[in-house]
Amino acid sequence: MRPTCRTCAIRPSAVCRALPPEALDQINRMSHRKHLAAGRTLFAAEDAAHTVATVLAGVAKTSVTSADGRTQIVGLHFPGDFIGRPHAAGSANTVEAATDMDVCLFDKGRFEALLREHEGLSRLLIERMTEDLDAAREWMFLLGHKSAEERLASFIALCIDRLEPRCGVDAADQPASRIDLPLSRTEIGHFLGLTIETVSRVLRRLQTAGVIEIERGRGIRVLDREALAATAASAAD
Amino acid sequence: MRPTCRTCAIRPSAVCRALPPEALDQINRMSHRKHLAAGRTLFAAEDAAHTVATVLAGVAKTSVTSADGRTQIVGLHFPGDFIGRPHAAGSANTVEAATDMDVCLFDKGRFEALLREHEGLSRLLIERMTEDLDAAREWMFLLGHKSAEERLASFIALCIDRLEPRCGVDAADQPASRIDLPLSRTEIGHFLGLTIETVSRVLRRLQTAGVIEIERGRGIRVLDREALAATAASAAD
DNA sequence: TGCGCCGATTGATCCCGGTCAAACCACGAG
DNA sequence: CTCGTGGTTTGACCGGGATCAATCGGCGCA
Repeated sequence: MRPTCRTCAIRPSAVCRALPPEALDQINRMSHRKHLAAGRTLFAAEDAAHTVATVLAGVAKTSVTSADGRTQIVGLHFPGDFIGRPHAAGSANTVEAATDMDVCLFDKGRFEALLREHEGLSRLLIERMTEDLDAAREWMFLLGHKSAEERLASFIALCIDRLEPRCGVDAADQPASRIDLPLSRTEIGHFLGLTIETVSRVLRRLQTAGVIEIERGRGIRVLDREALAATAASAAD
Repeated sequence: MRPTCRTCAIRPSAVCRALPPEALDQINRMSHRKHLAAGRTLFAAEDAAHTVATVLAGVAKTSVTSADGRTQIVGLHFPGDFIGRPHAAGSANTVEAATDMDVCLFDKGRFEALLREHEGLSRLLIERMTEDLDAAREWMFLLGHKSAEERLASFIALCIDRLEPRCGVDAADQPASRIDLPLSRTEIGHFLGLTIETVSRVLRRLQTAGVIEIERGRGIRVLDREALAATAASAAD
């Protein structure tokens, strides 16, 4: 059976939750799901101009690349996150799948119509954009002032926070948790403003310190949450 | 005569322009203007919780400071800009006047009511937040990858762009333009992720290169717009 | 089983910008 | 006029992370 908005697992955490139940069939008809393999482009340069999306599974990245090839990842998008620029033109930034992912796509014009009809959706979108802005600003602090070690710890803490399967219990004091990092070493470098070599070295250093354990590939296990948080801190918040 | 929304000079560039003329008296009654001396706090830590504002004149800065004293300026707010977090809690960031300034204050709850009544205001706010997010992301690129020289050039270009008095003509090919930088050397350092010493040295270097001319205090004159743009680039956009 | 490829790791060296320290320069108060 | 103060400039030195370069390791493929 084709999945619908009524059965959508991430709706409670997506902007769609602002829509009344009776509108679900309507938005179900105007949206469609799509699977993207890691590395595929979600929005190419200018054509965020006519689509918006919600992340169902996997992780996307938004990046800025300069004429001379330098790249900065300026945002990660986790399940439940909204991606798109309603009421705005497309930007030069590109959005790509960092991992294999599923997205739910809307025509931008129709989504804007929904915004007009449902004040609650506007409200929720504004909330989400405020969160995005806060995240961007926290990252500005990281890029402007944190050391390589603090950056890696912050990144891992972020990933744990957004990706670790929640088992109902407050996860703060679970002994160890493991996830797959959603980015390659190169991408981590692009996100943290570091080179791939530094990323590699610092991860090793954190492992030697007993804070994390690096598995083959992208797997990582956090052995000491407190030490990780302490390293990440410098209390950016 | 007390200035009113009807005669407000910056209304065409503020979010208020989304409101119909017949609502002007209403918002005039629910807003009030305030003068702030440079350095004064507009929103202290948590109490962006109950006020929002529009910048009438001068420049404000939003900054993040960590427990150990490191500071990052994460946003500048120029005349016409909107400041505040409707539909969201206050943040740990503080907003202060970088220069002497005038602001127009609204109670947050009342502003949220306006958002509910006027769909166009929501729309314009969303546009503004998109711009803020774009600006933050451009700055992330700057902080992550640009050299000290590129950073200073980008900053000066930004200030020129937002502060230079526009005389109707397209200013791109005016020979030289002068402005007062809205930030002290220390603040520039905090905005660019550099130390005050580096800021000073690089400004000197740009002057020696004939790109700018530094006046006493905060005054600065751009002698070669193209060279400035070229130095700033690395084409972050 | 061997080869080629690509990302990750590790090492050696370099350099930009940070750090420490010392003037310098108005400006205001006594 | 002198002193103090706060922001700025300049110099000497240092170090974290970039750069350059070599090696490794898993995986697909012949």
